[in-house]
Amino acid sequence: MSEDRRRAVLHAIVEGYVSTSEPVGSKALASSRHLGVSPATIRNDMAILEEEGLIAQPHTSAGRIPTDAGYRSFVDHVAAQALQDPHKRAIRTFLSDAVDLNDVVERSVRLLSQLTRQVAVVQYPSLRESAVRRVELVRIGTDRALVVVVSADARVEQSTVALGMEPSDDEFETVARDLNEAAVGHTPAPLIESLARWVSRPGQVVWAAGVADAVVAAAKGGTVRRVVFAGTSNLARASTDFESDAIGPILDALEEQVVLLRLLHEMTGTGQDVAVRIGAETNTEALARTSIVAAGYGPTGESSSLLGALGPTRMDYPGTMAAVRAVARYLSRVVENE
Amino acid sequence: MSEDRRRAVLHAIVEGYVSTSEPVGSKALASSRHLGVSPATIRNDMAILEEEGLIAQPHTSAGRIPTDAGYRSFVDHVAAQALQDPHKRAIRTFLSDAVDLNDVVERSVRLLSQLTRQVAVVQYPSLRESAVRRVELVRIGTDRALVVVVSADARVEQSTVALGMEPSDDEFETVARDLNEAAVGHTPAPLIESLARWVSRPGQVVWAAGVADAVVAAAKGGTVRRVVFAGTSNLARASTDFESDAIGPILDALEEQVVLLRLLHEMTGTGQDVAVRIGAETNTEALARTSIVAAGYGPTGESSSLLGALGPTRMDYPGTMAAVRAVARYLSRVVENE
DNA sequence: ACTGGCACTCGCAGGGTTCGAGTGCTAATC
DNA sequence: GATTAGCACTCGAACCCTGCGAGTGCCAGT
Repeated sequence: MSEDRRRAVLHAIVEGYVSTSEPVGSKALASSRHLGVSPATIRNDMAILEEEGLIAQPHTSAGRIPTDAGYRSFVDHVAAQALQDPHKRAIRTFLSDAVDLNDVVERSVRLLSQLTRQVAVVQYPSLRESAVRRVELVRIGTDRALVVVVSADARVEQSTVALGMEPSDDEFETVARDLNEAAVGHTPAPLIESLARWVSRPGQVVWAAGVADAVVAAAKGGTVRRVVFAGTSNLARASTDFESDAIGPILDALEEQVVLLRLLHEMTGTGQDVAVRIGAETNTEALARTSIVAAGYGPTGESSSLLGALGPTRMDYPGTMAAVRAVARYLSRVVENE
Repeated sequence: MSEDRRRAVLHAIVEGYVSTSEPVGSKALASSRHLGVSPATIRNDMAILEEEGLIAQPHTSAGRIPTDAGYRSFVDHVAAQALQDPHKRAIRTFLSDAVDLNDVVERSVRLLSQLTRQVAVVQYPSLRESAVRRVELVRIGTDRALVVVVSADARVEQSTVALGMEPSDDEFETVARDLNEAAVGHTPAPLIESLARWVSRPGQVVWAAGVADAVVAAAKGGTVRRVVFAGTSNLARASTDFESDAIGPILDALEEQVVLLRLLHEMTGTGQDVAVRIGAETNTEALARTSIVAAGYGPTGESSSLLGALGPTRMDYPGTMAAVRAVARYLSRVVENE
């Protein structure tokens, strides 16, 4: 049965091309790899693989390189790989002495970019619903206020609201006290009702509505889901994989959080632990020649946020997948305890 | 007096090279520019300029390009330029509807990168000393606590501390209440004393010291001074100015906040409104072929933080300086009111 | 002090050639 | 029928050579 060998040939081509970044020919394959067949046989297989659209040759007198479909087939059939021990240790030491959530995310993204030697991307964790612990109302200037919401799970969200008028200091303090009474101890659902009642109290100040909205928004999950990244210099390092003018758009796409968020969002819920998008599968022009390896993380049961690595389609998929999987797992544990 | 003309020649060379990115020759200079002299005269001037180290020729049969010293002389003698009107409007609209401090900084850095078409860098504003308005102590797990300090100027700082033991809930609440009494209303200087007294009270819990330290640190200016940047794709766009492998180190230096912070720090207090570091003046290997244009901003009187643009030495200095100056000015105004 | 003229230098672009890796095909072999 | 050896063929990369022209430095003249 030549089916199996064809797959072996494909895998050998992928691995060879990934490690040397040069098209691989039948002869080199036959000698360096331990497939026990001659170059001619491999050539026949290659012809079939090419017909199936899994490999291509850049020009007539060159070896073959995998197409996006080729990488896809490779990724789908390769066995999950274990992470190297030193890397495991690196993860533990790196993440263990983080001081707060920001620090955890910051460290994770750097760590992941080092392990994968790609651009690492980490989405801020969305924490579960939790009760409001305290609301702090601070006056800014004369007609604006800062709303700080501290939730029971140790999250702090803040935003400013325009009051639309200039209340007296006494009035301001009273409202702040009342607001706390109405808000503290509630999880978002009852909080909304409780604050609605508070706003419609007889004699309530007109600017209460704005403040209440801000509190609810902050309690609900707060600010927009943000994404941080690191290791962009790895793109420059891999410049042989990109036309010289392809790096700019990639950098733009990274800063343009929106694109990334949409893409990561699309990748959730595929069921597997690690999801991979290859080349054109990203559905993003700027990322047509890049691949993304992503995994969900979060408290046990729900993997509510994503993290991943982005690099040229010519990347070490097994290694990257292992690193992403491992960091996601450790990060889940950290978020769990936080 | 040929002194003046020589300077004019230098400026013409700089401007020509910046706009075309090709070495400029005596002939082109004489015809396109309105210096009323012949190419031969210009050549003589060029010979002198070259002797002074202000210009150089990449190879014998090519025109001249400015050296770092040449750019320096140009920058030092060029008059401040006004910002174009559409740009002025852009600044106003862009910054006016920011919702909080994060948003202001985020918008500023994007704006600046668009205006200058360079990489923009903004340091988070350090606000003035102000009194502690409230300290929130939230328990995390059993043996850690989150410390949130809200200051009178509407800043929120947080950090976590390990308690080293597991106090009872009652004890925890009591300490939290006492801590507030001891801390609220104090600016950093008296705060330190007040908390020291608090820590050494008879019967005080042992973990009070750790908490007090965290509060002081938060009140003092809080977390480390951070730097955000945007527009890195402009580096790729300007790839003609860099050897292909020079972009990686630059990206690294940007992510490596430390380097940037040191550099920006060195640039403060030069007296002028806009400071410029050209090429090797950055004292940073990775940035040897880049220039930085920076300006301080902050509440009136003190310009406590910095922002700037970073790009290839071959950049439009007058335009960049104007944009940096303008954004710094507007941002100062915003921070003032915040 | 400036200018016109002139000989000189040297990088760059274009064209031609060689070299060799890699292929596809066909006929022989297991 | 699958595999292999052999062979003619293709075509890009590298190299060399050459001519062109931009730009220069210098010198004599104004």
